[in-house]
Amino acid sequence: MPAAAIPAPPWRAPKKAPAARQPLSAEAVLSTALRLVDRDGLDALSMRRVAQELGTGAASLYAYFANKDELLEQLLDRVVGEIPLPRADAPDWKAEVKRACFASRNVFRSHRDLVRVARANIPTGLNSLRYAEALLALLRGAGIPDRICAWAMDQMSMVIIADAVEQSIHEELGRRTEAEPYLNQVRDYLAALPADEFPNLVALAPTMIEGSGDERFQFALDLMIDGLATYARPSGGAA
Amino acid sequence: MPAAAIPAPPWRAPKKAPAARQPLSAEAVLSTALRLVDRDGLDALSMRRVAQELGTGAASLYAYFANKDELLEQLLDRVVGEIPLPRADAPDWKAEVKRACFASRNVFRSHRDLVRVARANIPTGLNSLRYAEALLALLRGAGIPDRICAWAMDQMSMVIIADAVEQSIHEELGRRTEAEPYLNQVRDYLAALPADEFPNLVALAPTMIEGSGDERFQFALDLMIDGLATYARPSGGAA
DNA sequence: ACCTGAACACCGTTCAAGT
DNA sequence: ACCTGAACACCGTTCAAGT
Repeated sequence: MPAAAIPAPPWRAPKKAPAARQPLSAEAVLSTALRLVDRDGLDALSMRRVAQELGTGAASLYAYFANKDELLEQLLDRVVGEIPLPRADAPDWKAEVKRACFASRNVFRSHRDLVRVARANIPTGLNSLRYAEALLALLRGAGIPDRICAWAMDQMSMVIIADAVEQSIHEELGRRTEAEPYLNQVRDYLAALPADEFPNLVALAPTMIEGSGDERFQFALDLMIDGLATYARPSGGAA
Repeated sequence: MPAAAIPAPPWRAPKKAPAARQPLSAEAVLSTALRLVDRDGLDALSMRRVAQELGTGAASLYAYFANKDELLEQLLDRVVGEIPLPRADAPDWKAEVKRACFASRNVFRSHRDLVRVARANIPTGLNSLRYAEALLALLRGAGIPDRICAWAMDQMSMVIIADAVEQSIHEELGRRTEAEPYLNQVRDYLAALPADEFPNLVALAPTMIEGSGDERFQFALDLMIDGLATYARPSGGAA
């Protein structure tokens, strides 16, 4: 039995601070950044803080990422990789599209407000490309014309991201103010408007905040997918 | 004729720099801020720069705005005020909704990437409220149920803002790189992907960037409004 | 009472000087 | 050749000290 296998006695253990646990790599940087976002939110993510967490200076990160934007882009792609890919051979394409949309939303929601970095479409990360490829396969398999497929994919990601962003902002807002639930405040504000100038807003104040987030998202998806279905092959199923 | 009315001889005129032309007010701050955004984009807007433009220090702005976010919120509301209100008594509600959506998009587009600040819905500025009121009057007039009206209004602003944000990002990107048009680069990138792993993306590379922004926006709106129409009073016109 | 210069606690990014 | 401390040029916000 080699002596090296014997554990060092604990009382003489940590010679140095346990800072540099990982030898620094793009992977290590991304993991650390994601952990920080999950813990403190996107606004708290700075190059300096990520570096500090890794036991080095901010300048060292620029060996792996050209700038902060590139780091964020790759961070988002990493998260996109957590979304299960839709199956092109699903028996019911509409149900599969809807499932994929909900899955995407759930993944984005599980990483605080990171989704806010998803702005310009047509992302170029590997995971994003794989996802786009799978979705296109599903839509084309349903007999939807190419041009409509491309537009629909854009539309869908727009709706998903917008919904996730809105939700995340409400949550971050609610996290800061521990007073009344945010939506109740909105309702009360609208209800208190002068009824002669804003009759419809006052009348709809309770309705405006009604319906869980899921219901609203469902509504948006149905509007879009049902519209999409008019372009699909009549059968309604994949080949 | 009082002596004070005689203009000072020009050769002894400007004692001080002509900086403080306006006596500083929320209005003056907003005008200046909007001018800066229109000229240099949202990222170039800082409290310090706005103050400098007004010939004072950044601290002075905090007499009129609690913080930068509040300034941005009011700035956006000011721009929303430029959108013509939809008319509730329009003969064809679908056409009127579509016109309103295009008008909103055009106004947002005319102020660089300011639209990026429009994130959480349910804004509370006066102009935003007036717009929401007018849109609700139009939708309810079409016989659409209250709950659907509320959701649809959210959906519409989501689509408009997302489209304007995407467009503005492409434009800001194109402003920085004077190389090939951005969309052409995207197409070439997609076309160059390995065809065995990404057959659909490669096949659709030309289609993906096809269709002007207007066509795509039109498509998104039609999808939504046609879906909305299934909830409306069958007549299709306002009362 | 009002205004604001200077300070505070941060940023992203660069680069010369070290190893 | 690689890494990084320190510097640069900014931020938003606060507040004491002036008028």
